[in-house]
Amino acid sequence: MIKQSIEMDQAAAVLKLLGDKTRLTMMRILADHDCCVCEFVAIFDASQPAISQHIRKLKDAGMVKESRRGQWVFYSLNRQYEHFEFVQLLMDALPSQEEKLTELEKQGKRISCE
Amino acid sequence: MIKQSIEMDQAAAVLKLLGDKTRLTMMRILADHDCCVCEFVAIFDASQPAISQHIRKLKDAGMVKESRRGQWVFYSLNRQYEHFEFVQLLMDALPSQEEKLTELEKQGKRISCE
DNA sequence: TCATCATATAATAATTTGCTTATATGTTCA
DNA sequence: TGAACATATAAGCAAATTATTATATGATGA
Repeated sequence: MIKQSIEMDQAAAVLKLLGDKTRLTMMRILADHDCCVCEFVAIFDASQPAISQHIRKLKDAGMVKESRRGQWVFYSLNRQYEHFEFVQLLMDALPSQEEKLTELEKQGKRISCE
Repeated sequence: MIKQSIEMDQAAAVLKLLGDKTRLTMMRILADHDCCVCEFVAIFDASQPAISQHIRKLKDAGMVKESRRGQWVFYSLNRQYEHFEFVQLLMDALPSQEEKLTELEKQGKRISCE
């Protein structure tokens, strides 16, 4: 298994971006499902602009991709991201955030985006 | 292999600390060798207080241990650190910083601490 | 086309970070 | 003991970060 190497400054930049609970959790959720902005807003109980700005940082770095579906904008992991392998390694070390989504569903908020 | 789980907020805190090139490189170096402050100062070409402050953050978090040897203070990874396994995983994904030390040696600066 | 919903962006304010300079602490050795 | 060396700490400042509020953009559907 050849591990693609990452330079220290790039690794530090990745970790800096992920060194925020909201962004880290977003990435962990996206590792399992695409998600739209309004779901993140509900999950994190944060303001819509705050969420939007977190997502933008992830997008600017190339970690996530966006796709509009009608009114909604969905985000997903960008598996072509230069350091995807490194990110993946991290995600694998973190607990699934499945309950966050099931809880949303219980509250009937999941369907707001489907 | 039972992977010890880490909570998201704790993981984010770890990544935040390591999301700095200087601190991340320090940790990667320490993964291979104990190191003293003056060596870090030479390696990073940074001021002594700046280095000292970075180390303190790592120490406050419990990631590194210090041990005084005469005039010098050496630092090493704290393998009892609660999230050592997580840190180790990261370090394994990063390139060795061996050349930083061999370069020091070439400059005759390594011995300043022995 | 207009009202509504979902999202992005801009401006600003509060907080945090990381450096610098100055100084304190602790050790060694003449 | 005092000078020199290694390191830590404190204070102050500039830059970066993150949230808030207000507003713009873009899509939908009556």
